[in-house]
Amino acid sequence: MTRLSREDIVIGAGKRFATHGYHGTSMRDLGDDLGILGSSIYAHIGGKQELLLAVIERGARLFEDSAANAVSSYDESTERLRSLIDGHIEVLVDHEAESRTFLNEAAFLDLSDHDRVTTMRDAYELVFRDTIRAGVLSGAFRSDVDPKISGIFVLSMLNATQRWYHPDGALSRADLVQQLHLFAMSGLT
Amino acid sequence: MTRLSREDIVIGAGKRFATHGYHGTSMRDLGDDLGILGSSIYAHIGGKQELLLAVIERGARLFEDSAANAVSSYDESTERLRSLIDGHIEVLVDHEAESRTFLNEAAFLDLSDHDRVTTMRDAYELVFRDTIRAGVLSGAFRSDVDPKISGIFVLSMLNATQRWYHPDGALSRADLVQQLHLFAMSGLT
DNA sequence: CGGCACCTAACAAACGTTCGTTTGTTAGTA
DNA sequence: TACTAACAAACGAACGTTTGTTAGGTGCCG
Repeated sequence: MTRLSREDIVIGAGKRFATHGYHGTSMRDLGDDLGILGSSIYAHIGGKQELLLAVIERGARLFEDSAANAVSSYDESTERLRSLIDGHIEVLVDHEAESRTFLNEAAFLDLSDHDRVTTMRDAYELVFRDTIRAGVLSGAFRSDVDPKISGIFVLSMLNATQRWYHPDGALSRADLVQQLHLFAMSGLT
Repeated sequence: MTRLSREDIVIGAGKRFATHGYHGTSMRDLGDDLGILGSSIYAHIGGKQELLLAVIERGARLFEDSAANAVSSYDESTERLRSLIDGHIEVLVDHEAESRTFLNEAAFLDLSDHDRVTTMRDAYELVFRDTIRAGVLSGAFRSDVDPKISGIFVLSMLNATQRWYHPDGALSRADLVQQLHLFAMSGLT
């Protein structure tokens, strides 16, 4: 029964947006989840769009940080790719709401915000692509690999994880990462 | 200015649902696209939910038919997988609206319809899994491949295509299929 | 003539949002 | 420790609009 902060609101919104979608969520739904009235949310935030942006920017930053960590921690392409995969899954599993909203609801931002988020997403994908390109140049990966396409393929497998993987199931997170890395590597070497 | 049939309505709805989402589409939006009033749609269909179901069932049937065709046309695992990939991309590209709605909006069906569609989707994924399993048993694929997980990985790459591939771009559909098959095969052999 | 596509008009409910008020909490002062 | 002033969180009612849907009427085509 404690009082809520702006952060509490954004976290609650993320959960709703991730499961019911932006347009499938009303301010009153959100208020119900938080134990307050829908109108009370406006004490914390300017509007529904601002809320969506706040959630998605959180998600974007998580992926951004994960990539920066992989880049600063590993130089060798295979190791860096493994770290990228590991970090991506960590974000997906440990910050399910923000990452799912980032991946699935960004299209509902208004145009200028959508453009900004798309730029952040492109930068993230470029880290994968450049890692693969470096691996090709160093000889760690096959020379006929197309960094752009194979980068998309790897990220496709990673992002789809959100749609089927349940951390409490039989497959541990470490095993999932292992399988992903194995499959990706066999496509690259 | 010709008169519309029920099929025209369903096709129009598919396009809107695919781009704006089910909850992001109003009956009046849909009417605007079709050149009639939102209320006039009710001359063709019982309600919005029925419309969503009609679109998604179309999508489901397209994938179903594609899989049946691959199974009846090829016995050998590698060939059958190639046909499955080819058919999947064909559905995604030639029936963009229905397939995208099927992939992204099924969660907004009411429960019993959602269950039915999920069952159809599971059956489709099982064709991929069984194809891989058969390849493992026949020796066409590596013996340590997990059919379930690698099936999910392959389908992840295929489904994600919808999010980035544009048929009018530099990459031809045949080349895309080629790249997908290549990457999938190297993960399996 | 019958049937079907489409219209106009309207409905109740739900939507995002605003506003003035009440409440709980915090900080400063005596 | 008590009193007070200030602030921010939450309420509750109301707003104008949009929502999905219904009813009854009009005109075209077979």
